[in-house]
Amino acid sequence: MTPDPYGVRPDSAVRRPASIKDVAAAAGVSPTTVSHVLSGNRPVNEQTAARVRSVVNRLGYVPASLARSLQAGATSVIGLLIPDISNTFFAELAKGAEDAAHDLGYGMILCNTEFDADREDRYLGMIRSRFIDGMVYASGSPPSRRRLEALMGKFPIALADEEVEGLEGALIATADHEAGGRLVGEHLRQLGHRRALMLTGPRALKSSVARAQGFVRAFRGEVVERVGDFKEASGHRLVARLLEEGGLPCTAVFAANDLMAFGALTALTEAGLSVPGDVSVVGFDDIRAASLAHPPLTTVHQPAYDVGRTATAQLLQYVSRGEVPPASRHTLPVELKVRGSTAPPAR
Amino acid sequence: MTPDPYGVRPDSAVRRPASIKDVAAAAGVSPTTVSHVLSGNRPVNEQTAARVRSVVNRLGYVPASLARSLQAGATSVIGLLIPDISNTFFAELAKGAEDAAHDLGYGMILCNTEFDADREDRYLGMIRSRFIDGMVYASGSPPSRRRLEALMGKFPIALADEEVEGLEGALIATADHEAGGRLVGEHLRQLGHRRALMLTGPRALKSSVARAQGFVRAFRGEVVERVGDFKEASGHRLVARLLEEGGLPCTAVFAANDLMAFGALTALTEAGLSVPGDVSVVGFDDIRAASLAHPPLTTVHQPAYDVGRTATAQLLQYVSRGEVPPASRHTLPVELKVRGSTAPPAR
DNA sequence: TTGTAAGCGTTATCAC
DNA sequence: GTGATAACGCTTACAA
Repeated sequence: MTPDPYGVRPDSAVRRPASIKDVAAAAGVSPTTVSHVLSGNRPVNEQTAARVRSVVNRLGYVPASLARSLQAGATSVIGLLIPDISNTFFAELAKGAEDAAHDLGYGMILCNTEFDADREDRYLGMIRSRFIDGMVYASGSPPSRRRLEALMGKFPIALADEEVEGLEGALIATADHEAGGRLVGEHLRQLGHRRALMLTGPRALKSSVARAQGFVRAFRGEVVERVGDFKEASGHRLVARLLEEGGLPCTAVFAANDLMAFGALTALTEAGLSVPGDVSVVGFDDIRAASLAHPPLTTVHQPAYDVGRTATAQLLQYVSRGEVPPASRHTLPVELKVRGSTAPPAR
Repeated sequence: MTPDPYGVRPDSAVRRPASIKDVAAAAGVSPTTVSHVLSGNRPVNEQTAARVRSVVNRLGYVPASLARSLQAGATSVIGLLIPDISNTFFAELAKGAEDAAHDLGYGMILCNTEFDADREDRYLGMIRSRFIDGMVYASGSPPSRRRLEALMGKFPIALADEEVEGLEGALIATADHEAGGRLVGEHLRQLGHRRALMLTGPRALKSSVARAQGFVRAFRGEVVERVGDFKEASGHRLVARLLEEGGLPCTAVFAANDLMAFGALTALTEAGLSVPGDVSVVGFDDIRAASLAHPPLTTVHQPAYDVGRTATAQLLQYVSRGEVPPASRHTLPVELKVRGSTAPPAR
């Protein structure tokens, strides 16, 4: 077999995938023309174009997006940084983000941090090394402000779900946590409750504080607060402890998320109390299990999908023009889902 | 201000991020040396190295990973193709995949298809355009064999969770669906059940068929089969129809996934039947809601995380060496979780 | 110990 | 309507 001076063989015996040069050589045109046939960026003689296309098919040529990106100075890929994709809230958020990215022809790298700072650092590094064009940041915990500070304003970042203290000048999409708390307060008040136990999330989270504030404001009754950590176990522990210490000081429990509400529910049931007969319970988030539980949980529906979608769409609006997004806030409405876990207080 | 012949300014007024040339010029060395200082690929004089490092810091230089990838011929990014990230099964699988990718320094693009063929095509295109080094494929529905065929064997792909008919020569990690069905069959038989209703998934899915086969084989009683689609509504519909048509022909229901089991549960409750008093119900998957439901659902725990992790780790083992993975099967063990929805049949 | 130059595979600019 | 050539920003022979 004679050597192949151009490194091009027509059959599939070639290991290296065909490049634009291979196509050009085989079609007897320049790489420039091949490029334009494929991109339509300038008119090409129909005969030439047809010939090029046929070679493209024969060689199975697909442009290397890497080279394209290098030339373009952008990758059409963004990152989504979240703490835990197996948490349904973040999964919904991710779905919204992915949809928005897909709509604009962007890919999305899943940056699951497991609350690990090193891991978060590594992923944020992708933006510095310009492998991604931007980042949707939903850390879900009091975020590492220092790390973000270095990036925001210089790189395209959008905050989703959770604000970052001290980073007011940001693009952010979040649910209306305060209104959610208020809806619960009004609901319980209307049912006739006057004394409630509020299980909050970590104090460092603005969303957590907002939920509690909205609730206290609208409930206008006596509220005992206990600080949890958004995990089922903490809801269980806090309620169980109060029961041991001489009974619940209230007729209703508002947990700042569904997981803690489930923990509370279990603790109450274990103590022989019935829900909502003896105590009403309300959650926040409306995760899938909420409607499936027994009794079905009254809770605040968070538009997780929309939060992800909005943050991403906003981010891309600027990224696609090569701009760093300005400060801008999008507060999304929440909805109270009244189910079986709330009722008027026992007399 | 005098013009800057190298296009380099020490302050942050420069728009364009610093390149390796900028660093080299500012440090008075060649780009080669800068490269080697950073990569450690060849010894560099300590003084020179220190000078380079200081310039790197001052300019905030971060190597463009794009250029690096182009040169290396690989991106250190893979794709994970799934139908629906908001489904907890795939979210868990994604978590496992992400963990495995992260461990080996790979990034992962989330390819959420929503069962949409065009979307799947677009994402598979990333592998042809070599933007990703490989793909973990978990389509969750009878996959588009023709599309995959064109890729498998030529590109690095691993199948997760679901086999693809006709593509036996693949790298695949899957749960032991057949054993899961068997465990349920044995469990119900031991409880004393002799007549069961089996709600299967789509016939085209091998996993679905395997679950049913395992069950029928181990149950050794009378089994009525109805075909569903893995959605809650179909479980509800199938059971409700049988109830209307004159009652259930059985004392136990085995649904091929938890969602359908919940649908069945609801239909039974609506008809005034108690679970497990009148009818036992078993699911498959062990999604989060399973243990939270009332009654807690007896179900088969699928190692979704491990499926994702295993498939990805296997894929990367070959990808990282630039090889296309060989045919190889990894069957992961499942576990029966006996909860409150099963009991001996009423006499 | 260091530098020069040739790639990697595109697209943009400019010229014909 | 088409083509040379120079970028994009890096790594790596090959040379000194």
